[in-house]
Amino acid sequence: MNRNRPKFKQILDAAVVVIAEHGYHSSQVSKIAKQAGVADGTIYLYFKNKEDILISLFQEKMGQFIERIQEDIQKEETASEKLFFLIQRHITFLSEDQHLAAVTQLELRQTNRDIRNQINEVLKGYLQIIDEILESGIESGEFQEELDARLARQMIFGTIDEVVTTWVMNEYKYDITELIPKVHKLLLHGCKR
Amino acid sequence: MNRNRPKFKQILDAAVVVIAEHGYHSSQVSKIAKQAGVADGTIYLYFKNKEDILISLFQEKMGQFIERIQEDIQKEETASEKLFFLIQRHITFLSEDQHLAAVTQLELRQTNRDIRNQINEVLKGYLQIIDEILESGIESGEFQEELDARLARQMIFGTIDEVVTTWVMNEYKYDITELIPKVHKLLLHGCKR
Amino acid sequence: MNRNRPKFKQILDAAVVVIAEHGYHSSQVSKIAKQAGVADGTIYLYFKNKEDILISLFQEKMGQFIERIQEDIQKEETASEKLFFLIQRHITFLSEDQHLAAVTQLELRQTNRDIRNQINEVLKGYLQIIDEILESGIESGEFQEELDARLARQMIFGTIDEVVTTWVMNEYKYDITELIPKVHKLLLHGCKR
Amino acid sequence: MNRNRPKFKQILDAAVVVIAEHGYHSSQVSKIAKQAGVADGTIYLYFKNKEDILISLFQEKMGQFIERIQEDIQKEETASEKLFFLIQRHITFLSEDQHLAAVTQLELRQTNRDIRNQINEVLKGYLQIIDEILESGIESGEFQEELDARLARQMIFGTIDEVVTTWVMNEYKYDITELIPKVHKLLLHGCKR
DNA sequence: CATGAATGAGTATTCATTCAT
DNA sequence: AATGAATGAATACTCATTCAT
Repeated sequence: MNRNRPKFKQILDAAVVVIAEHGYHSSQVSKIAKQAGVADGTIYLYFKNKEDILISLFQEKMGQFIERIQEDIQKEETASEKLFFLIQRHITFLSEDQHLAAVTQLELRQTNRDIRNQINEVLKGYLQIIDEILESGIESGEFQEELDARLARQMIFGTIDEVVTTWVMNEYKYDITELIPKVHKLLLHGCKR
Repeated sequence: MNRNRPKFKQILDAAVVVIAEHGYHSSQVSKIAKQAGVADGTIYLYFKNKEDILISLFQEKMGQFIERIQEDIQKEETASEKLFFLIQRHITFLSEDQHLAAVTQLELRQTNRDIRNQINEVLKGYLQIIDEILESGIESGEFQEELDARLARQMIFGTIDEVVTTWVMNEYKYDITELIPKVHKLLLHGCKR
Repeated sequence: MNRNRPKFKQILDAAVVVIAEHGYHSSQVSKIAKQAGVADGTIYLYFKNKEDILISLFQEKMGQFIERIQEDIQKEETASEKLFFLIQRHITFLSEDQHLAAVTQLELRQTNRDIRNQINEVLKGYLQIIDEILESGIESGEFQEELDARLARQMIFGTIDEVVTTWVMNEYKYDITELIPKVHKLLLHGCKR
Repeated sequence: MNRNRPKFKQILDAAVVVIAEHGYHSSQVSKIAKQAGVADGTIYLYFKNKEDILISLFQEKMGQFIERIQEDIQKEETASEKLFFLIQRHITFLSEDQHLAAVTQLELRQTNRDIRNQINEVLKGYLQIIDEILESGIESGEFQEELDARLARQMIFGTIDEVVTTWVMNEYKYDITELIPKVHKLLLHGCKR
């Protein structure tokens, strides 16, 4: 089950395409295998079961995305800039891969609680970044002192998530990256003094 | 398929309990029928198919909830008060029926796009209420003139939804109604001048 | 279960129409009831079960047809005339009611062995008429002395049945009554000296 | 869906046995699978659905039977001999496999029109053979010049079919092969000058 | 006699997973 | 490592029949 062998990524990429195209419930293992160019049984050399494909998919795609943000966000100075950076990266990342966006915003949610719990584990890293932005903002005086960090975090994540989901459900018919400064302004206004 | 006969509501109530308890994918029609105290076949005298139970469930429970808000919110004067009223009703409504909360926040989303689209139709009424609050606030000068109504709406809905979902995923272990004033303050701050 | 009450015939007529139109397997009791203008439950005041509708249908429609032939055929003198009379009546009767023809030739055969056995009981009367024609023909010297009555009977019935079935399967697109003299000539030729 | 793999024939043979024994409507897929010694799901690797089993059954069993007749009948010289050959082969073939006879004469007819139409496609080859016999007989002067080929074909097929069906419905209680010369004589008499 | 709401037994089909090759 | 044929559990839905009114 080595994650570094080429077929591991090959299967995950196939899964994104198939699920985005046919929806989660019509994405049989055999369909993913065919798209990946491997035999059905080969899937099980790399993944414990079908759910594991989904979880690995999220871990792999979002995990590295989160890691890179964590590194790069250090370079931003003010909390406002950090918030802008987060929103920009998040929206830009998904705008560049509409298949992945459809999978994360719509299809991945059609799963049972177990999978969603594991997905939330991955998301924790992302939520921590938000928390760090909020802390730094409160500390520096940019944000309201009495800001409830947990609520503010839910507002930030909930808003960005809703913005992306709406874009996907509207079938990408407008340029979501144009919304980045507006979302930033809106959320910043909600946090700052 | 008369929605006024007692068994219609009886089956919907049973569906809420069963789905909340076992999750959507483990909620067989026969399980719902048993919980409702009717025969399996009786379900199909009131619902076209299993999906129709879910859609009707949302239409019935959320539909009347939205209608009542639409009426009562007129009594509130300022946009700030209207916003508070909306948040309070939304959170209170779901805090009073944890089964229903689990269904709307988690289980109902484990469905295919067709169902989601029908659910979104019901939600449109709710989003309109938010839009009206925003308009009245902008008009009265309470809110920023340059506020992007669509984005602000997504922020408000996205935040409340995320707050409730987080509460459900944490298994109701804190009193969510205590968050009402905080959520109000946060969102108001994001909108006002 | 009185066969003389008007609803008895009303239901049978409805059954012929519904079965001819939708085929046997799509002819639910409720559909027949609706066509007959009675409640589903009313069917069971006149018929033991669904199979009984079919059997009664055949008994009623074919039974009286056979009886009338039995009476009228006496008037014919020679075996050849009798045979002509039989063929003419059989083909004319079904050509006048295409719905009934579709039911007897196609739909009624899509049933299980029990029903077919009961149908065969009704047919025995018909086969007896054939036997009587054959006997009189052999006796009078019109037909071959060594004719195997059972086989000849199967030939006569099998041929007429096949002729009518072919006509129904070709959707009545030619005038079957024109075939009467030809069929008579063919079968007569097979039997006579 | 390869018709040459051994399980294909294995399943068809099992289907003949099960359907002959229990009747078409009591022959569940699982029953056929069990008889064939395969899992239920395996059926669907070889057949599109349950109906496809029936259609394939007829195509396979009757198709090759018809093909062989087509080849061998060339060796017969006179139309009378060809007719004898056809009757002999037809009756002998079904007399040797009573299960198959029950299926073709009784059970296969308990199906809907779609299946019947597909079965008729297979039968067309058989009817062509009859037509060729009739043509050669008319040409050689053995048969009546004015013979209506379509009617004569219906007589020949209808008679043989009725003879076999009667034998099956009488539960094989007499030796049907003894009827071969009699049927031949009867039908020949009907056709010849 | 007549109704029609309620019943509940019965079954074809899918598809994740395995394992002999 | 890779294959893909074989497995078999699991379930929504229909419709003939009943029976309280």
